[in-house]
Amino acid sequence: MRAVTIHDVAAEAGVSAATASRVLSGHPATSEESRTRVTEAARRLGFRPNAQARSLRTNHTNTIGLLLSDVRNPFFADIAHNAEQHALESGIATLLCNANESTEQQDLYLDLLLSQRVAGIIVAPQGDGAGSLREVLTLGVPVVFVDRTIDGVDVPSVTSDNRSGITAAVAHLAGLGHHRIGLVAGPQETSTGRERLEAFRQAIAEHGLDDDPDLVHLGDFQVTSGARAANQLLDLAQPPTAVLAADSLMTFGVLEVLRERGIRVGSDLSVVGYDDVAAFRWFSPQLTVVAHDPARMGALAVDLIREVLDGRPARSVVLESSLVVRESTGPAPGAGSVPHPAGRQ
Amino acid sequence: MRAVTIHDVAAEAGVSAATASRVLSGHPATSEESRTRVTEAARRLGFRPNAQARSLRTNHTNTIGLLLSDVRNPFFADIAHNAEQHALESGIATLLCNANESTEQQDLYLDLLLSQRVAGIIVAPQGDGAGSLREVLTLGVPVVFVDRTIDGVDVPSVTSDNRSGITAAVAHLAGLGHHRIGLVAGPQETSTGRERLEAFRQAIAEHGLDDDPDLVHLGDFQVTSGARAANQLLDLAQPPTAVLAADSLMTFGVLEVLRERGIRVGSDLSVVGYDDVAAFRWFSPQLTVVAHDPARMGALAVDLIREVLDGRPARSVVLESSLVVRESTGPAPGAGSVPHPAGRQ
DNA sequence: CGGTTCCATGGAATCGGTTCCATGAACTCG
DNA sequence: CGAGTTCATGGAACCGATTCCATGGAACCG
Repeated sequence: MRAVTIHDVAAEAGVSAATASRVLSGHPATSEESRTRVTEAARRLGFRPNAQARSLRTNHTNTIGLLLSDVRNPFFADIAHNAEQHALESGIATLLCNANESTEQQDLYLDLLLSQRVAGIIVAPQGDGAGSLREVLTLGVPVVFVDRTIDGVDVPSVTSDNRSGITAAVAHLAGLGHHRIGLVAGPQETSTGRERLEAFRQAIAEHGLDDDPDLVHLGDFQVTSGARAANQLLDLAQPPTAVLAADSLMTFGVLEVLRERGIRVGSDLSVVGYDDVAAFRWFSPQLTVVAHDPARMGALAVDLIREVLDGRPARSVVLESSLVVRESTGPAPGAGSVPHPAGRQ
Repeated sequence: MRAVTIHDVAAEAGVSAATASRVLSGHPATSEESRTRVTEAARRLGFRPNAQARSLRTNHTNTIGLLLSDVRNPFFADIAHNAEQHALESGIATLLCNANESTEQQDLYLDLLLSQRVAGIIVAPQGDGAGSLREVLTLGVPVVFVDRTIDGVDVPSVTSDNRSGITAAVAHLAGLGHHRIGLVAGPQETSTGRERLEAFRQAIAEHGLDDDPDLVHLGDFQVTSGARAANQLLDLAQPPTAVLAADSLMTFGVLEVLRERGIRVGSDLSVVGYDDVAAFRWFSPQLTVVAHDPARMGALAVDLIREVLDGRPARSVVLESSLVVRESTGPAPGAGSVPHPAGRQ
């Protein structure tokens, strides 16, 4: 079963393949006559240009690679959906690649994307920029970092401001009288993990709160590490009165442990989650979270790729992140009367 | 910046392109000598075969299309992740396509996938099988349906048994003394929506429960339609004592309304959700759900595509679905003492 | 030692588009 | 009316891999 080629269309229209090609790709040097005949013939035969053949000749594809950690994480799912929809608007197809937080699999996928000669790669990078990633950059394939960056690697990126949200969260908790705040930090191999931890440490210092190293646990952005961290925090001789988690999955892990232990969120223990995942809004009590905007990140990443492809100067974007106060944060137990956080000063 | 071609490798190794190609694709007619020289040269130059050129010549690609409704739905995210990982194991790249429950966008994507000459298409189909879908099938591109099917379209598929879960759920609720069970049904344009509704009606009849038409609301598999349905059900003169929703997003919508209205899940109103989404387990009380296995569905869909590609006979798979009883279902209010559902019997 | 077989090899054709270049018809203008 | 210009057109080259086919050297056998 051979597919319809441009030669078939040309024959049907009674013109040469060259003319058929010109008509179908909108080249101006075509007569009204051939335009109608070719268009008609293409429609009749159901002609679909072979993307491989076209790419081979023109040396550019209508495909981009989207290399994320895991689409089962709602944060990345949001990025993926919006990137893909935005790409489709420009007729660009999206190759989905889940690296699963594994540098080996990231390299495997980068190789595959290079073989596919994708027009650009959007990646939430893993590791230190060694391996295939360095090679991709020297090859000149347009790359845009999304969510994360890598130190010393100069690539346009779309990230969230990882500091402001954490700073606001600590200020909010300090205002509620909390002195011992636990942090379930992200892996220090990622820029987001590092920046959020650093912002936390700085905010703790600024507010003069306990900076007990036992209050900080390094997780891996997965549910189980959040649960493990929560257990360790709660088992401390002096447990924290508030907990902050550095991504949505670890937040889920924390909440799971609190439920198992019968600890009431918001009153017994204040919790600040990360990412304004829809599921958090259905949680009871509704979660106070650090919110950012994965949907815009996905769309913007595609924009940046297209700008680089068009030869426009590369730019990076840092999106706002902010604290959304809901019901999971309350006054520190035993802290006495504290002014309402939303009250004056 | 020109990429390394097989001619560069051949020159570096001091052989012809033909020999280089044979070595690199494992053709037996090669000498030990050229094998080492070519392999070495390819490694030195960082040669990556151009997938376009290869596909053009061999007339088959290492790419499949994955055409789903929306990866932000955790059910589809699970399918997407597992399909993609399973495809990667065979060196197959996955094009992600979200149709957003729109037949037009599905057609748009099918056209794009045909242009890309994908080796196969995994699709959770929309609509009645008219439009591009019919054309794709006549063209002979391997297609596998996942999750949903289309009546009268004979295509291998991986689906869940939509009846058994619903049947078990109604039996469970009937055993708890519920007589008025509300259903938030899925759209009747989808096979899953139809089958789940039909199974519900049949189970209601078998158990002799109220089959008041007001107890069934048609939703669209989105959160807001679940919320709308819940409001309408609760506003009935005689509201149901239990509610069953036909997918996870509509389940979320129902839960949202119950929280707003201060209705306690499990005691005031029993709720059975659909899909064993992780978020349901972190919900309090833990949700009783109809569970099936999107992860296996994704992996199996890729297997079926590969079997068709290998010329093996097309087969379809129906996966089990089952009721997982947790805490969101309890005895019907005012139904008197009822034997515990897990008790002897 | 001559003829046959075996086998690695390179040249060239091929896949399906795009694009350079030469051609010839139509048209313009002095 | 002739020279110059414009413009649509088709032939052919090309992109980078694979593969058919012819070739020649080595091995083998009678």
